[in-house]
Amino acid sequence: MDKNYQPQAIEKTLYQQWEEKNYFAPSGKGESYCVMLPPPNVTGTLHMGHAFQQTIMDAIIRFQRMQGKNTLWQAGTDHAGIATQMVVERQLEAQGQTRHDLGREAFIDKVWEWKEQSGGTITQQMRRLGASVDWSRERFTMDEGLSEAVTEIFVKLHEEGLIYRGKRLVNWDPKFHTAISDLEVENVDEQGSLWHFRYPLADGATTSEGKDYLVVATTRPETMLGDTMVAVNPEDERYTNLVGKFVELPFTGRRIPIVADDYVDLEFGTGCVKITPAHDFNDYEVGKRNDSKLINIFNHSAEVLAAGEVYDYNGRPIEGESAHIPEKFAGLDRFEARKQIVAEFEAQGLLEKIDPHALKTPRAERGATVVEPWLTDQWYVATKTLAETAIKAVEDGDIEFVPKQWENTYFSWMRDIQDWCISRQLWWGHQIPAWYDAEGRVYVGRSEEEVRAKHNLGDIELTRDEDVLDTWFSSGLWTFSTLGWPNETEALKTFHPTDVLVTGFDIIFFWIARMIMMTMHTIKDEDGKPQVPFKKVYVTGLIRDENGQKMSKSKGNVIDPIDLIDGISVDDLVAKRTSGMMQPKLAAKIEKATRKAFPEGFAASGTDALRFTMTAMASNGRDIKFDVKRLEGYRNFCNKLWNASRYALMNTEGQDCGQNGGEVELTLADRWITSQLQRVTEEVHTAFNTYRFDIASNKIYDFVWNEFCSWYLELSKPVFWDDNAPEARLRGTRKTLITVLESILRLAHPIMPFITEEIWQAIKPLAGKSGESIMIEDYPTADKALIDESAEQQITWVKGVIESVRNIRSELNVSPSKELDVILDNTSDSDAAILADNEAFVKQLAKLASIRILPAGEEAPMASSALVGNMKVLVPMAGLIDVDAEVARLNKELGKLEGEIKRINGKLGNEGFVAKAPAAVVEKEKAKAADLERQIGEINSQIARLKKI
RNA sequence: AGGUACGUAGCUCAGUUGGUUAGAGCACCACCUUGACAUGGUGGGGGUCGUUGGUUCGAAUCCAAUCGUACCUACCA
Repeated sequence: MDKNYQPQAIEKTLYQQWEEKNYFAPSGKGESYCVMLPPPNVTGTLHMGHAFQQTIMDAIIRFQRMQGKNTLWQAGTDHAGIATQMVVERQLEAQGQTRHDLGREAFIDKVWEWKEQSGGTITQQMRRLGASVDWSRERFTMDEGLSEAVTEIFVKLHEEGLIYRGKRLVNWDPKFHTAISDLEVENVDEQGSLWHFRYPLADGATTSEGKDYLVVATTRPETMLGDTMVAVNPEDERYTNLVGKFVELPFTGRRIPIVADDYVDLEFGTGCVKITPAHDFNDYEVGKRNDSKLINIFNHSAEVLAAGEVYDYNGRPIEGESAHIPEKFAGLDRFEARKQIVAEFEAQGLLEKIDPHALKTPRAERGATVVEPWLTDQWYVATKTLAETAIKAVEDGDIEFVPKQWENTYFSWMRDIQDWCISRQLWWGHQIPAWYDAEGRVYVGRSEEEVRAKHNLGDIELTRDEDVLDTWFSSGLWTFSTLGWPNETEALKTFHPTDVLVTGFDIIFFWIARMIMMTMHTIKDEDGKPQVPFKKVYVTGLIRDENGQKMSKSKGNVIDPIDLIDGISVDDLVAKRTSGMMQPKLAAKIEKATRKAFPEGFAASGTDALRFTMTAMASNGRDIKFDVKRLEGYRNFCNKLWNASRYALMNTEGQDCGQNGGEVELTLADRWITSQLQRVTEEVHTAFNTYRFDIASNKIYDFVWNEFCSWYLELSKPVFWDDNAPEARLRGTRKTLITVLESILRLAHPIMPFITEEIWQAIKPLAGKSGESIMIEDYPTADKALIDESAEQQITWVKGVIESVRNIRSELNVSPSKELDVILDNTSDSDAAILADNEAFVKQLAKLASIRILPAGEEAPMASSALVGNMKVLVPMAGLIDVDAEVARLNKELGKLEGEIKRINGKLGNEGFVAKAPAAVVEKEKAKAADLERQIGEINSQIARLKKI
């Protein structure tokens, strides 16, 4: 083994070996355990969130696999409809083409080309992370089997009346010309204006103040062309007399009614609201309640129509009716129309005022276009009944969220769920299996043939619906479609319901909730009970940058996990963060921030260190401010483990490690570390089983570094370096050293797969192991019989003596290389016995020339002293210790103890405490007080003695 | 506006059902190139647990209020 740990030298080859040997596939034996990978975007790249979640999934899967479960980690990718289509369209744009130039088929071919070209990136990156997914089962939402599942579900739900088509107001992206779901809309705080317009009253009516107009306020002046009424609150005395009367809607020649509706807030603005049912979700509802028509004034690019289209609330055009739009506005983009319309109001003296106004603008997540509520024909999933089952599953505990509080988020959304708009006006995706005849009648089926046959259509002309389904529709089927549904496969029987889903809270609605609904409706037990897609949902926090900001390309604060693994220079990092930016202006700022935060770039830390950092930070679903310092610390930990292993190897290789019989003598240290190993093993099990990966990591860290390395390895040295040590003792120490190390490796393997495998391969014969790989070895289990409390107590004594001497040495500036003679005073038989057994340990670790017990009758020399229990550890002062320094040291110690006793005496002096606290607690405090008093007494008399000199 | 988290050492974070001297890593100070490791060792300093009340014999922990931060949902004509 190399002197230093070099992850890059080991990781890639180990992964290849695992993959070649097919260790990732289910073993086919044992209880099944399944984790579904949330499918990343096929053309995407790995980001920190993936690294975090995949580390956790891999740790879970490896932990379960090593426990003999038949484990499947199902991998795959998602076609990411709009995102992928956008990328390809942008490429075309660069060549001066649009998708329409190519036509649908050729365009889709292009997308597939792009998928082939860049689709492998993320799966290759997952391999770098060590993800033990079964690649042989990798799926893609657009592949044949999954597409079949999508069609099947669509047809089934349609037959059941749970999928329907309707003309409704949807969130429309006027740039990409597609509907998007309300979840895909981001409401952004923006500064806008509130325009106050005068709408003249018709028929000579006047307000109570005698004005012949009403003032309405709006943030979207352009929509006035589609106004169908003005609403006031029924309680609003200012306007009661006007309800039922009309206003003359400017520019349009329309008279529109004044209606009363609770929706209107008396306090806000003027109390009069213009109602545009075809361009606002609230107005849509108000209009519906008040028998309004709908007037659409925009085309699909949100440009003003030549004449408004009039519909009824069934979505049918009203014969012969259209709404007048002045020619000067026709064809204008909505924002240009806004300017012109405001100008026109002003010109006609109808502009009352313009107030600045803070509002939330609905923007499409991608492209940031302002979303336009628009009246279109779309397909919907009726979610009410699906949601009821899905809610119950969580209420009944069939599905549990970790941490639990996310269940509230889930419930609050599910209990107020809206029908799900599933059609998208895109080309990339699953085309909707619906056909129309010349009269516009719709037929749904698995294929055109099936539709024709089923409805006896003969060979009349049919055209297929051009739209595709929302990507989340196909990912909503993920847990069962990937296992082979609609076929009744063995995999489906074995692995469904799956065990745990690991994902971010940001897709609870998008994905988790929909997956639960779709799955429970589709997959049933033999007795007809709906199957849940997974039993647990482990919700992770978000990985944020060093300032707690979300990482995003546009902010230039993204960290590529691969760069942490391989390292990157600051120049390359800056180049990466500033390339291909939407706003090149920001480049200088990003460069400055990057150079300040990471002046040296990132050192290569290796996958294991990164994974360890991820798990160590994974407490209770909290967001993680990623701290490179933490990563460095865990890289050092890897190095520590590496070097401890080198030490073990140096002392065992080619030697008898007691695996083949032979007498074995176990030292106190051997019994102690073995005992501690059982405890840590138990704790790690509990931590994994309760999804506390941070606890698991920290327990392993602490055991390896602070017990195994700091104490056990040091305690093994006196044995190995003792030329006179009996063979049985050497054999016992070698055996303990190597078996504890081997257990540590297995214990840590789910978190740090590479380093543990590399070391394990080097030491396995010494530990009597012959398996091919650590990843298919058994996970350690705790053996309670090996817990040795007596050894633990004795080690506490040994450590106590050693630490006392070290403290004296350091505080009194005695050189670490100076060998000391130490005397123990006031010893018990037990002290003497422990010393007799462990003298070599104490002498070695405290660097002593000698240690002896003060014989009865012998006067203790002047010495620096410390207490271990009742026993005094004396370091004689002759020639090396200065009295003032020792007095100072003792006073410091005294100060601590006095602070403590004061606190305890305060408690004990409190009648309430003595009377009401549990007796055991009171006793404990009393015992503590007595012990402290004794120590204080000892120290005081020691100080008095010193002062006499 | 409603909701959910969070606020603990200079920094990043732990702290189970109220009872330990409130912990870890990094950073800091001093000493140490000892035969696994300077990506190291030894010793040490550092926190009135956001604030204010309350419940309790006892509060980082429970309750209320308050300030601050983040996110979510809804609304904003």
